Amino acid sequence: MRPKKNWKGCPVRYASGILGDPWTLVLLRDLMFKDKHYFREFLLEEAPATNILSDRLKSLEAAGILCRRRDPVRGNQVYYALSSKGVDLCPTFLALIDWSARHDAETEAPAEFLAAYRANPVAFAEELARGLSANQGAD
Amino acid sequence: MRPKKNWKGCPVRYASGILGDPWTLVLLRDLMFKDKHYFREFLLEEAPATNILSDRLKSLEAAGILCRRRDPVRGNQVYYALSSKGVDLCPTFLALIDWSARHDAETEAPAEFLAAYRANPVAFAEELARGLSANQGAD
DNA sequence: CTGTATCCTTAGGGATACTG
DNA sequence: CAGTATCCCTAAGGATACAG
Repeated sequence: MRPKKNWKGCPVRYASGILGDPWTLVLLRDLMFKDKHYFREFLLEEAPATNILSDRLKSLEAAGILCRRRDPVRGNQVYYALSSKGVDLCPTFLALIDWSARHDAETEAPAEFLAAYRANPVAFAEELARGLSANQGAD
Repeated sequence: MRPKKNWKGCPVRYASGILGDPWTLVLLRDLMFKDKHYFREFLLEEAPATNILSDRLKSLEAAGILCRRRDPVRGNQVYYALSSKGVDLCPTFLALIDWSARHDAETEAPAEFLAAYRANPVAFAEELARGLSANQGAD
């Protein structure tokens, strides 16, 4: 079937309101691939100012992409993790990474990573998602 | 293989500089799914001001995502089309659309479209890409 | 038709000090 | 540690007029 053109409410509009922001993309990347979960961790590299970080975390939480909860062990720490809606963005980000690796010389992604993804994108995304979902429950 | 974490220069950074902008996403959507190719067409709906449109078109061309050339028939018209690098963004956008359709109630995407995509994402993306590449040569 | 050029205004970002 | 509050400032966007 050929993709349809000109359908009403083409969904990129919704996504553009959320993902159409550089810091948001970087944050999601950190959550998805760099195993970052704490406010201070997001500030380590490629970091926005604290107010900006705070704002983006709120937006992502409001959009249902992020879960925010207190660390049960250390009560004054807050733990951020992708919600299932956020985990569902894995295929999108993997496709984006694949694209970047192919077209941007500066980009460095491990060859095995790319090879495994390209061999079976769907299975690879599902495995990544499984790992992230398991992570949700951890402290 | 489990995806690696913390690799150097995680590629989302490159992409965020280009795609981390709402208007850019909307423009690419128009090129990819709405068959728009002329300046005036991009101004029809969900349109930025002309200077913004001009700026984004230039950025996308500079990034090698867009080809710009004079319409051979009507010389004063300019024809925009995705380059092969732009066409390569198909899998990313399809994944994004799939995600939006699943998580945003406002989003309306034809059921057959989604079903066909989900049945075989890779083949579907390739077919879409073929159609867009064919379009490149047309006037 | 395809853009520039200009003006204006505001939202948003960086830095930093400070609070629960 | 996890933010909020403030200040400052610039970059970016909308509107519109106009040029090639």
